[in-house]
Amino acid sequence: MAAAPSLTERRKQATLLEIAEAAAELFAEHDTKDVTVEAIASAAGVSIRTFYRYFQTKEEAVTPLLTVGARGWQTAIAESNAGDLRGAIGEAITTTLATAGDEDREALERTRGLLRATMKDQRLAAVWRRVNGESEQRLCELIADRKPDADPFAVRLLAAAATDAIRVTFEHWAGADEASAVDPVTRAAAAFDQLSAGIDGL
Amino acid sequence: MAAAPSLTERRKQATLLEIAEAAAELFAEHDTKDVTVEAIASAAGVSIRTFYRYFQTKEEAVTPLLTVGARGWQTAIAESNAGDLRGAIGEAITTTLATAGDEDREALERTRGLLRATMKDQRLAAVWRRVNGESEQRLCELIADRKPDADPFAVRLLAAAATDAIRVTFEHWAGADEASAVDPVTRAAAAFDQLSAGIDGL
DNA sequence: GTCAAAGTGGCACGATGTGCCATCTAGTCC
DNA sequence: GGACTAGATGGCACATCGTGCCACTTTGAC
Repeated sequence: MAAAPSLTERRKQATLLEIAEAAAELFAEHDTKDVTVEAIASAAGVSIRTFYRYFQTKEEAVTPLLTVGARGWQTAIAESNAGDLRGAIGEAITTTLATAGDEDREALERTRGLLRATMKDQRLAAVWRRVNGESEQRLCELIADRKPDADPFAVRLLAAAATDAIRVTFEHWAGADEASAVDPVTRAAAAFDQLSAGIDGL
Repeated sequence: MAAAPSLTERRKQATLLEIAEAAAELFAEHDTKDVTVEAIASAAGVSIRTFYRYFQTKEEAVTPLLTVGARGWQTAIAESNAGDLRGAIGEAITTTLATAGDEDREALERTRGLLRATMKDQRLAAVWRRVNGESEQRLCELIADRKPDADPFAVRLLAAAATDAIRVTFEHWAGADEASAVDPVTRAAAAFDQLSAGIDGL
């Protein structure tokens, strides 16, 4: 665990989250093109100039809310000591999503709302794709660390399979009418099993 | 076949391509943030205002050069009458990429250069992800047309597998030192086989 | 209490993207 | 061939975006 962060550091994190949540709330109601940076900054209680010190564009402001889960399963994979890679990744997906699902219901519903808005709005969709792309990139490095002699192409393919399993599951979950019949956790795990079933040499 | 397009229509297409190629050439030399719309428009011989009638942003200007292949295999899948879906998609990938590879060498190298620039530049990477995302979306619709009763989640998964097989192959091909040892066509086909091996119910 | 380091806000400025209108060309009808 | 309409283009104005610069305030260490 990291040492207790300084007051300044905690305030920065708080400001970051305030901006992110203000942006998410506004984006849930209006299209991104109809929301100015000034409106987001004002809602978050900071100046425009400060907003741009935290995020490069207004769309990026929701990034922290979309990457909360990613951190979890990245460390889970890094720390896992399962022998086979597919097993380790599958396990990481299951445990991470399960614990995330156990958190408070309200946060889960907010995430769902944000994802819905993300699917509708082009600019937000670009952020969603970027987040997933970076996840895939990160996973490539993690796999390469565990299997230094693996075929680089196979590594990319496995990383893509894992990322897509989670991505497609989330997209389907967000688009489902109500509480979907199938549990997202088992669905993501099954999806990864299916996508990675034919990948050999790892 | 469409009727012979009018002179106006042909000129519009020519202008579109001129802008796209001017943008690609400039992006190959400089970072996107160092290339103004004015520079692209000037290089293409049009005004700034006209540029914005063809593309929404300067990054989008390269889209036509990144989607040339996509049209091909979309129609190939739509027209294919192979019984099993995986076979039809695999066949479409092979034939489309093969014919694309037979075209003139210079165009191929230009595409490679554009892809290299695309991997390095954040903004262009976003365009690349958008193009692939739309490909996946389109493929979902094509699959749903052929298998109206299929599980929607499985459809998404299969579409993601096919898109990723091509995407990862292209990214790897662009990043390879020189003429890579493995032919991209066979590699993409093999990648799709591996990713889709475990997808059942289609 | 003093001081360096760092976060914040205001201002200016180039670049972006769009609405509006004037001009010119393509294709049609007489 | 000549006139007319639709559509493409260019120029201008304007709101917004994103950043460099400087002054002010707060934090945390000595």
